[in-house]
Amino acid sequence: MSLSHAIMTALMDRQLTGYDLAKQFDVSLGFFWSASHQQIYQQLKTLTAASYVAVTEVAQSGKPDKRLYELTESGRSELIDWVAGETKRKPARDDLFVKLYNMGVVDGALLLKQILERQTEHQQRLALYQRIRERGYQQPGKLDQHQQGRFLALLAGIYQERAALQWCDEAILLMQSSADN
Amino acid sequence: MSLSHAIMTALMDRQLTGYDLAKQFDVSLGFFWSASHQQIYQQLKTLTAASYVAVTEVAQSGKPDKRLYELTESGRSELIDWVAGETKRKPARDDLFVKLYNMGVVDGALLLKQILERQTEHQQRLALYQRIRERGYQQPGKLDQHQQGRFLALLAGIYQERAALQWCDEAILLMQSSADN
DNA sequence: CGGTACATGTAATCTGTTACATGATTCA
DNA sequence: TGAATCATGTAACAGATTACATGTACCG
Repeated sequence: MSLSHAIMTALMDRQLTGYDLAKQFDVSLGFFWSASHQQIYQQLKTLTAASYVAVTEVAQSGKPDKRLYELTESGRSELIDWVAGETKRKPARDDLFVKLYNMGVVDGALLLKQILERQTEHQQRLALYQRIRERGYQQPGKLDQHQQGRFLALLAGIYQERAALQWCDEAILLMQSSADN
Repeated sequence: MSLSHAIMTALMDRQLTGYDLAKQFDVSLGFFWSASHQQIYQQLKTLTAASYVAVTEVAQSGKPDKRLYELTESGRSELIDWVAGETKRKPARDDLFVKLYNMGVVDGALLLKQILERQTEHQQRLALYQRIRERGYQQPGKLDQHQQGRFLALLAGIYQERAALQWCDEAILLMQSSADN
């Protein structure tokens, strides 16, 4: 039940509609936990049934009516228990690494191409993270605790992307040098 | 259908039983894609039905009979198509980062404790990867293509763990310094 | 006598993805 | 007129986790 906790986390700050959540919950939380709108609407139903969230229907003119969700007291305490509980680390499960095991059977150029694509993605993502950092998170020592948490998540993203880019560089170098032979 | 491709990848090299696969497919592939024995047996059934793998029942004395799986020609070509196809990157989905967003609401010490536990896990994992590297993958330029792929996967693991450890250091520093105030 | 290794499964449930479905308003 | 934004859903299927279930042989 972890998407539900991500949703509840987003609802800690403010009330949101399913639509808002679907567009990445919150600009930054979405980087670490995304989900499709279908899944979010289903979870919201489950969470409502469990009374962890409450809905208010809001009629709008010119736009479709919407359902605003907010965290209940029991949702809040459930969330706090979850945060306090153990965190299991699960394997990353990246197709690309599985594909690498097939090098030698499959044309190396095919994999090189995919690594080059990956490299571009990581560069873009890193640039985005760094823009966010510059805008709101200089001087991490002066942030309040709530913002510090967000900063640390962002920092983890930055380190991950940097590591991925380093790896891409090395992989490309090695693959190109052996293709030359 | 990606666990099935991981299974097929392991079967590229040699025939295996479900039991073998369950204990990490192959010492190293398991680091990047693990699965429980239940899931593996189910997938093997599906793969057999699709004729991507073939079974041979092997009677054993003293041990339970076993079923040896091997990749068929059509499985092999399916796998090759998959490798050549696009690789989508999916969000990492790590609970810990979602939990960080609740800093300030939840006692910071709780999260610090979890980060310290993570740090130990990453240290152990990194040490393991480095042992593997020293044993079989010095001089990456001299490896054949097949082994180069494995080396690159391992290297990705090493970079990931290093990045995670760097992050842990920074996070611990920041959290301890603000707890002191 | 108890634990570990070997060996294979079913069933229930939960999570996630893909496809399908609708409908108004605003902007170019 | 057509695309984008706002807004919410159902249904089918695929993938993953947890619980339940069985049985031998070997080592200490």
